[in-house]
Amino acid sequence: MLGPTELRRLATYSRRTRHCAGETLAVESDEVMGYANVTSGTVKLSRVLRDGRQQLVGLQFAPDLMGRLFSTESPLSAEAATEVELCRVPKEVMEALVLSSDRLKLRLLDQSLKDLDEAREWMVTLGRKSAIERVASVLLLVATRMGGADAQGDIVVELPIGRADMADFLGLTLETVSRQMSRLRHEGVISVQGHRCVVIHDIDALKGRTG
Amino acid sequence: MLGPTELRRLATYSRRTRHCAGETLAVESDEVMGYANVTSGTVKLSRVLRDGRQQLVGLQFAPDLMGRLFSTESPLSAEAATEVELCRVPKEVMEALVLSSDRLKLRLLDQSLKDLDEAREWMVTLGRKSAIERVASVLLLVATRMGGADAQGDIVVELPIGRADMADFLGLTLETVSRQMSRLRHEGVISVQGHRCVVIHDIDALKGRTG
DNA sequence: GGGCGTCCTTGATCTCGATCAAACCAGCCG
DNA sequence: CGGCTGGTTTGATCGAGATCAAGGACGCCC
Repeated sequence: MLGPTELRRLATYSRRTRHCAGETLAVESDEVMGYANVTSGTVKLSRVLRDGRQQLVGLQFAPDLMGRLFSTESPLSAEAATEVELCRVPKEVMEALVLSSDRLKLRLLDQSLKDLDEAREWMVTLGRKSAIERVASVLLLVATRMGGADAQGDIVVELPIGRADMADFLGLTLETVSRQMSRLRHEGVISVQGHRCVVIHDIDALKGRTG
Repeated sequence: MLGPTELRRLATYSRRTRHCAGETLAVESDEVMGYANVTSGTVKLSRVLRDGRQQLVGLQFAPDLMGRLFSTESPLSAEAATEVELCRVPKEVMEALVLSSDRLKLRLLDQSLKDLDEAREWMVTLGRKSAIERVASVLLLVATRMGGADAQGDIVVELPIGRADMADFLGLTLETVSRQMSRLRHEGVISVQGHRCVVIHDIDALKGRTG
């Protein structure tokens, strides 16, 4: 992807860091965060209103690239949802590299376009879908990014976030999320093992439920 | 912004077009649309669910740049909200120019980052705000992009979209939008002249109502 | 393995916004 | 000017999801 010169500079200046679930990664201040590649785990991006209402605005899975060039006007915060491994690059290094590397510019453009598509997709979910459609939508999203098949051919996912975060992602309350999960369970679409682990028995039914 | 070579090529291949309110600009198929600079007027970007539910995912004002590089997975449609003037560039020309021009790459990155910020901002509105906060939020958005001051120092805006579109942008029904507009009117925050024209008397009160 | 804290589920009730229905108004054209 | 039409306002009722309140399950640590 990048040329040898860029790779060398990246290798020189980047640092791998490891963070446990719940740790704040403080993206909003570019100074602290710079840029980071998620190399394993899942990161939650969120915004909060003055009175404390919270909205998750994105989930970043490996190998997504996080961070913003040339300052950001919207104060996002980032938190490790699961145990996370990052490959961090200081802001100045990244900006210098970006200015000198075409590849990197395109990679960054590509990532931001992908994030934009996801954000707009989610706007439809938040603006127009019912509670059960929203819950089906997250499950499908997570299954798409993290799901693996088991012996029966069912899709198994370890949810990176709990019910409260699902609620904040979906614009619902955690009680409503829980109720809709139960509903999908009673319908036989999914089953749940120990709160965090979801087995999807009928992926097409789940897709049908996403609206 | 761009060098003389790029400007010449742009001038050669770009075409100015004019569209009346309601006209479909069909962005979803890159072939047809290519890229376009909005030089005057306002464009609505929307997505619809299979059953017809619709969500506006963005408004593009002059001088925003519209369009996507290297294909898009999410089917957006674009429609002229008001009378619109575009400066269109065919997809292949734009892509070739982008590959050869650093300036243009950065301009494109900048636009997509701006769009991303707006989309995420709007996710908070859709996920966590009450009806009146949402209505106050659009009014503020439109006033910020299009508003002008009158003799009394009030801000006057000609709304680019009607109640139905506001509802689709806000994830509400048009009746609810109308009721909240009336509420802001009775509170003396705004007044309305002939459906489309809004006068904002107390911009701070309006900001306070955005949540 | 048992106890405890946290997260999740389920139930009862309330509320905001949706839905259904009817007037109302602005702009337009004859 | 007056009637028509499409968009808007307002009213009455309904319902999905929020809120309030227990109860239950998981998992962790001793």
